[in-house]
Amino acid sequence: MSEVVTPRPPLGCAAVMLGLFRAALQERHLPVTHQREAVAQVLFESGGHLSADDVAERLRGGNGHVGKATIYRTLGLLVEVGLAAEHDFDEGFKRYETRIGPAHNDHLVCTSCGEVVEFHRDELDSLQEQVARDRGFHVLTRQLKLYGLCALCDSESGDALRPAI
Amino acid sequence: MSEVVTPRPPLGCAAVMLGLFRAALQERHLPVTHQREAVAQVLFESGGHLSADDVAERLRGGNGHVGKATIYRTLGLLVEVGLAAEHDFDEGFKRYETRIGPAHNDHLVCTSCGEVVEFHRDELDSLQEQVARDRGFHVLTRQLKLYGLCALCDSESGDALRPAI
DNA sequence: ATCGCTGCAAACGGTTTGCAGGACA
DNA sequence: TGTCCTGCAAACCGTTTGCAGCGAT
Repeated sequence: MSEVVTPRPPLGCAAVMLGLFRAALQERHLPVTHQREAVAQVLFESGGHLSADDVAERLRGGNGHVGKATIYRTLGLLVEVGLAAEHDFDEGFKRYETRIGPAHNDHLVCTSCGEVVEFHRDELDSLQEQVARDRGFHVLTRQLKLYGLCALCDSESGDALRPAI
Repeated sequence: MSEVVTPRPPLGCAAVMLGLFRAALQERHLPVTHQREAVAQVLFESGGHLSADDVAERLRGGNGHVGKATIYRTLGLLVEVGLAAEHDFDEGFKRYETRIGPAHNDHLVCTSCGEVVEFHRDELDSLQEQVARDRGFHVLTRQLKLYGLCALCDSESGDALRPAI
């Protein structure tokens, strides 16, 4: 059985990712600006699934101000160079996460508290291949979302009458 | 191996679904209006994944005019009573499909021509249960999307040099 | 010095909402 | 007859874009 890929990037990872971002920019002859570094750093240090507003809010608290347009532009840039992934959890807006190595496509989403947990099962990969072969489909990427209640919200909602004996 | 659930509802199905919709409205003491019937009929007869605009367009051609607000309200109503399902294929808008029996959650989406095909594999259900059990998650619904190229678009994009011998 | 970025604000597009008038039960 | 719907248009909200000025290389 496979295990969580990266619930949280290891310590020091943010710095490494920032370096990769700078390199990617230089490789494309794009300026390495303070704003781009600030946005990338916030995302890399969070280790979670941030919305553009989340990024804006975290920037307001300390690291200086960055316009929302620039935040969107930088997040798009991060996705483009492969250092971030975009997710849509049906909340009416997109979320972004640091992307390390292969894509993280499979998520558990708590519809009560909004928690998002990644998971991976090798069976899914082979299942995907089988379906693609059967249908003559050339699969490029996948998104699997299991919506429901996390253990905490589930116990809060239903177990009020059933204290753990 | 499991097979497609409903690539297209059987003939006469639209009429049955319309009856179910009328019954659901009456049960809730909600008026059965021409507009609601028109929107529901368009969706039921299409058998596909329609956007609100698609519905509006098909209504313009023949069945009389229905305001966009009413279309959105009726589609929401259909979802609420369980006769339609809402899908988001990352196109910037939602699509709706007739829902018969258990939910259709697993789709192949062609990013070139937009074709959407449903599929179902029993293995996915058991896999979902396993993940939920492992994580203490109470899964309520799931969405699996395999994005890529359908057989036709795939052959058009890459096989220009390899004619079928 | 040059090119491209940044910030602001306005535009955009799908969806929702407020309200006056009309239709179902 | 009363309640709820309908249509229009405006509001909404996340995201994108145009443009004048600034900053990185």
